[in-house]
Amino acid sequence: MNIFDNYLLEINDIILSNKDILNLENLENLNNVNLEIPPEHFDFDLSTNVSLVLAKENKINPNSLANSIKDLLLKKINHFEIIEVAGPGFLNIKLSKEGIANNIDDILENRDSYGSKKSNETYNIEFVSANPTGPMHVGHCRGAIFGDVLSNLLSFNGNQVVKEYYINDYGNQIKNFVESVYLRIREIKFQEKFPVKENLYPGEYIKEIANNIIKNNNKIKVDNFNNSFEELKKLSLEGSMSLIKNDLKQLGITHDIFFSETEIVKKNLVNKAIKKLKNKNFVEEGFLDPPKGESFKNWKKVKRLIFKSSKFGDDTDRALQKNDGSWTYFANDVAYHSDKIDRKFNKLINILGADHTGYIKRISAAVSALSNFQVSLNCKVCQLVKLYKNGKPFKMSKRAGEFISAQDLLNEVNKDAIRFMMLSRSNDIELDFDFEKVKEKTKDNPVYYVQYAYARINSIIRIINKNLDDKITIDKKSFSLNEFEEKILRKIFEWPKIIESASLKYEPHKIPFYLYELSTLFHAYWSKGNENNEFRFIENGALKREESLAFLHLIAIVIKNGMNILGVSLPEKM
RNA sequence: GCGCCUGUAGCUCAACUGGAUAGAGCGCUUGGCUACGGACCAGGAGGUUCUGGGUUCAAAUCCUAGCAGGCGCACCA
Repeated sequence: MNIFDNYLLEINDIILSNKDILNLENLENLNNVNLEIPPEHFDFDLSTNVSLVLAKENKINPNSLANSIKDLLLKKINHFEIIEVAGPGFLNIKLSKEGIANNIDDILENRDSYGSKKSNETYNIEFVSANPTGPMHVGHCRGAIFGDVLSNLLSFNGNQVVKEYYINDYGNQIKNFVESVYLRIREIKFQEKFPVKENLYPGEYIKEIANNIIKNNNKIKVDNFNNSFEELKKLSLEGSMSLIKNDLKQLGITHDIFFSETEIVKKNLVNKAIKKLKNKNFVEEGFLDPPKGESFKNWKKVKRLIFKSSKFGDDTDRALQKNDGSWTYFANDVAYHSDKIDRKFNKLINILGADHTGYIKRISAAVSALSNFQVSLNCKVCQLVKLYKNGKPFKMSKRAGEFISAQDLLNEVNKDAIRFMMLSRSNDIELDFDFEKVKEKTKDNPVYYVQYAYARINSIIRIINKNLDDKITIDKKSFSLNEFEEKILRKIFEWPKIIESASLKYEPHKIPFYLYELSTLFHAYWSKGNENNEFRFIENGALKREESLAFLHLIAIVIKNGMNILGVSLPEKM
């Protein structure tokens, strides 16, 4: 259900079947034709560039073509009442009363699915994937919320979406992490001082994990690190993952699958994946050049397995083995993505932090190579979150053990405000996040502004003893709209467009912007009622006009659909 | 040195992915409430869309050469 798609289809059909009358020979660019909302000052419902597009390739004057098309459309589409040719050849269209009524009915009929566009892809979205060496920090929250909302958005359109978390529970960092827990346990048990050592994790949460391990495993031995490593690793990872999962839960985020890197190694998936690439001649033994830029003291020229990612647009080929012959992180990740491909997703999406930008080309290359370009991997990068408190910058430093955790944030700000705020910027730009501002309950804080609009609608519905779940229809003959309602209705017709472009480019930030604008129109309408009785919805506890009930429903439907996708709650009273 | 991202009003950002007179919020400024919920609204001022060149009916958007800022450039994860 999409007002634009429906009418555009009709327009295209009419053009096609009347190409002779219109003197058109070339119609190849018909799919470049679009139907949109015209700029506000034109006061029209729809606008199309059809004559501009077709005039060009047929080398005729766009204005005269526009006039011919105008006559044709007025004759053939009875929902189109007035059409005006404007500017270089745009067609601005006003819908008839019947046309408007039909579209309103469609929305009231479709409700929860209004705005969705049927699509049937299978998506795998990997997001968060924070290292399991400690709780989430604020930077992770952005990617976490982005991934969650993108998943909601794609599900809203009917796609199959699997949300996945890749646990990097392998390698040196985990060893250091487990050792840190080990030493904290010894500290607690034997009052040994926790050493100051470069690679250890000094954070307070390590003590928490250590304490929990002691509490639940009174037989655990900590005499020798190597001997107790495996058991301690398991327990420590459980400890840190439960911290992370708890953070995610409080942010309203769930994953369908937690995929362990250790499992990949254990199941020998790396060998399998590398063999696949070898068979295609994309892997060979060889030498890499030393890295440019900084100098690396540990770099050695050693013969090793190399993935020829430069054949797929990467800047250089990439190592699959370390000096000692063991697999690199990248090799494990190739295996992981090979597994995703085997699980038959046709679209893969990874949500990454800005510090992983340099990794995109090589992993995309791997997916292209493994799938013969059949599966697309799209990496969305979330730029940094810059924290402020009362205008003063807040610094994070995980190494020093003094980072602002997701928990710190959640202690001060509620989930709804965090989610809305984190999405109120395009993922491509840095986000300034001020603790104090997000706590404000004013229009400076857009989430309350939108919620407030919804609460106001509910207060009317309460007064007249109705329910937003009630099925309603409008009287197509008698209904009429005032200027405010016309404006709001056009905004509501725009909703499917927002969803379409947000899901096409994976840009969920369009939704908060849109909801804010819709709320603005509603608040303006409401305030007019305070000035002028004529514009009030109710009088003496009863509805003044039947159509205003439909109106309140329309707005509520769109706000609700939008906030559901954002995962932000909508209180009926505030 | 190389790659990715960004550059739009004093500040923070939009702009339906090539459309018409580039829009919001904050800030500044002038007004409006004892309420259908003021957690709100209306008006005003504010622009060489970083710079130069190109593509076309049409460029903030595409191409190209620069400039400025951010992130990254491993056999770490």
